[in-house]
Parts: sequence; C-alpha cells; structure tokens
Amino acid sequence: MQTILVIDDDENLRDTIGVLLEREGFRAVLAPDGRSGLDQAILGKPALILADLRLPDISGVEICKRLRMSGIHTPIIVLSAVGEEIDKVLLLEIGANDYVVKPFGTRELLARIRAVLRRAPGETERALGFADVQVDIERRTVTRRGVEVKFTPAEYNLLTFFLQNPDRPLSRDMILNSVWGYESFPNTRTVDAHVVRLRQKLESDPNCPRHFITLHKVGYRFLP
Amino acid sequence: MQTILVIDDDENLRDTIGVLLEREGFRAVLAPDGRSGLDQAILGKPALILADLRLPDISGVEICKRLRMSGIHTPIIVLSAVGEEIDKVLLLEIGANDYVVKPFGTRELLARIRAVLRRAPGETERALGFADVQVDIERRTVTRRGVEVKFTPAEYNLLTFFLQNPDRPLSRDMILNSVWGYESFPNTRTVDAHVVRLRQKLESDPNCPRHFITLHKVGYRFLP
DNA sequence: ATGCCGCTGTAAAAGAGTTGTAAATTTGAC
DNA sequence: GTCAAATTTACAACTCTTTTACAGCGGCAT
Repeated sequence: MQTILVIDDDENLRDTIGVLLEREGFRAVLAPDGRSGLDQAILGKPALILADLRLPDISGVEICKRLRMSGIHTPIIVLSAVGEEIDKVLLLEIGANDYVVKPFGTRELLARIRAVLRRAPGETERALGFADVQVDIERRTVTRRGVEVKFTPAEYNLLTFFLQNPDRPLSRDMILNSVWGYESFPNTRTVDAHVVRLRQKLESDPNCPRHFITLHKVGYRFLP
Repeated sequence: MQTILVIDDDENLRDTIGVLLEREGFRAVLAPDGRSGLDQAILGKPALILADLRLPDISGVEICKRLRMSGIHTPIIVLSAVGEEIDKVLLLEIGANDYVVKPFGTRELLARIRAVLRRAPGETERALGFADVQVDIERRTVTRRGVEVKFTPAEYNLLTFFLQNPDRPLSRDMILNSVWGYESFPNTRTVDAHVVRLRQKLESDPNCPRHFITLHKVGYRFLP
C-alpha cells in the first residue's frame, strides 16, 4: 500500500483529501505545516507528497527545494489557490512534478496522483535487513540467521522505521510521531521500552548494543 | 522471443508497458480495446496477455471468459485500478492467472509476468491444497484425507482466498473487500467467525492452528 | 576524584484493546 | 413459513501496550 503525505494548513481540506485517499486504497499521512510536513517527507518515505503552496511556515516551493537538495526525489504535487501567482515553469524546474489549482475535483486530483505515480517507478523495497537480520516487508516477517523471530505490531513498526532511517539521530518525539502517529500520545518512555525489546531480540549482546544505539539526551540511532 | 499482448485503453500506460517489455526482451503487441485485443489474443498467439479490467467495449473479465470458453489457455494477468471493485477470487476462478492493481511498479509487474510465464505451460491451477487438504476449483469441493468436507459458500470463498494468498498478512478489511466484495459491509468480526469454522474443519488441532494463523492487531496469515 | 542529578535500562504490573467462540439474531432462498 | 447460512453479539481469555518503579549510568560542577 502506498503512502501519500498531505501538507496543508486548511484542516478541512486536509481531512477531506485524507478520507478520499484512504477510500482509494492509499495510506494518508497528514501534516498541518511545512515543518512537520518536511519531517514526515523525510522520515515517512511517502510515495507521493501533496503540498499546499501557501503554508504558515515553509512554503510548498521551499519544501520542494529542500527535499531535492537533500537528494530526495519523492514526487510532489503542489496545490495552489486560484489567483495565487504561480510561475508554473518555475514550479516544475524546482522539482515539483505537477500542480493542481484549488478548488479541484476529486477525480482530477486522483487522476493527477495516478499519473504522477505511474511515471515514477516506485522504489518499494520488499526486503530490508542488516547484519544477520532479514525483514520481509511483503510477508511481514523478521528472520535472524534464517530463524523467524516474532514481533508485535509496535515492535515491527519501530524496527522498520529504524531500518528506513539508518545512521540518522532520531529523537523520541520524532519516533513517536512517525511510528505511533499524531493521534496517540504515549509517554516517551514507551519508545525506550520497545527499543529494549528490539535489542533483546536482535542484538548479539543486548547489554552492549551495536545497532540500536542510545544517543544520550538525544534519542536513538540505528546503525546497520 | 515471447510475445506479450497488452490490452489497455490508456494510451500512455499502454506505451509505457510496451517500452518496458521490449526493454526486457519481450515482443509487445498493443491493443487499445477489448475487441482488437480479443482478435490479437486468438490470432497472435501471445505467450501472455495483460488486460485492463475496465475497457471501453469488452471488459477484462469478459475477455478471460471468452478465451477460456474457446479453449484458449493463454495466461492472463488482469490490471485493475485501485478502488475498482474486483472480486479477486472470481477473477481467478474465471481463468485469469493473476491480477495487478494500478498503479504498480515496473518491478512488480515484471515479477508477476515472469512468475506466470514460469508456471505456465498454461493451465490455471485447477487444484489447490495444503497438508492433507485438497480443493478442486472446478468441482468446488474440498476433501481432507480423501474425505469430502462440506463448506458453505462464504467459507469456501474465504478458503480459496487464503489458498491463493499464502504467507501474506491479510487484514480483515482486505479479506472483506476481496472475498465479500465492495458492495456488502459486514462487521469485521464476521471474518473471525468464518476463520473459526475453517479451523474447526481443517486444522488438526483447532485450538492451536498451524495453517490459519492469527496476526494480532493485523489480521490473518495462511501457511500451507 | 567525588557526589549529584537527571537520563536510560529493564522487569513487572496495570491497563487497553483484540480475538476465540458459542449462542442469538437476521437474512435470504425456496 | 421453513430452513440453512450469514452475521452480529456477548463475554471470557488473551495479547500487546503503556506505565511504573527502581537500579544503574553518564556527564558535570566542585
């Protein structure tokens, strides 16, 4: 299932698009501003991004620029309101893949989304791994030296999140937002508890972790 | 060199697939509608057919039916758009060999094509089974150690769906959509109730299922 | 070094939510 | 209407998640 990130400060529109996308079989991740949108764009690895041109903090154009400068080529469709001065050529040069002018029909939006996704051969990695651990995304299984290791949903989600963001320092809040979502608000210690279990199941020596590293006062970092 | 017939009314997609196939060493024959597709399927003797589910004149399902009725067993992969109402079980029973949901990655499509070509010297699998259980699709019967076991329609549909999707985690919603279709909206607990009955009829020890596995908070998985 | 304070590791308890399953109810075919 | 099938319901049993508590560790000022 493909994830689409929606960055728009209009809560109503955001939710409407979210519902629409889920109905069409996508997973929708919603962000109300450029800052959190950018985080999600990097951490959540969506298949596509819908970004409003005008946002309270970082504009859609700026989001494009920053992502492209970071070497992230996730397709982006920019949403702009009627009357907003947009230089379409500039937009495309900057790295946006398409733009849609509000108000738009759901059919049009979906058509654009599909067109963009079709052009971009999705790099849906089916297998991830490190050291003696293999994760089969398709089958949702984790094996270590060929032996299956059982993971609960939260553990599994955390594990794949780490695998998809190697080497990067990840704060507990970032992890909570990305893995648990913006709807639930558990204690940050919850992350620790789950990291412990990842270590117990996957580290050769859980007392001296070599992959799930603690960054004191910062968070964690995963090293393959 | 193997010929693959592509039947799709979306010119863009048709050409994209055409180019892709040629690059991978196949000969691609393109047809924009069901009528010409059917002609080509009969006359061109392709090794495999990719057919869109929704076509202006004759649907992909109808193409399957007509070819199979004519005694032509060319493998067919049906392409369907996300959100299109498809009964996957029906599709496979009708004689399609596989289905791919748009938008799809090129890697996925090629993998499916190769998989179908590999197992086909023709014939749709008419018999499915696991352990001591045999399912005869043609006769719609299930036998265990040679003894027939009675199944109600819903149970049978669920069983064949599991058999056709081994190893994969299947959420209750996916199961409902695929087996019950998009028209009816039963409670997700309905799935549980039917799984219980599959286990009672087919598991050696229904209390400790080895084939119809629960994935807590996720759904179910069938292991042959 | 030493001692302090806040951060982290961890097991275990508490809590929340999910699933198994039988029984009750509804649906649909004849 | 009758009957079988399908679906919903209800609740016990269970799993997973989160919190809690405390021990140990790390870094910092003295």
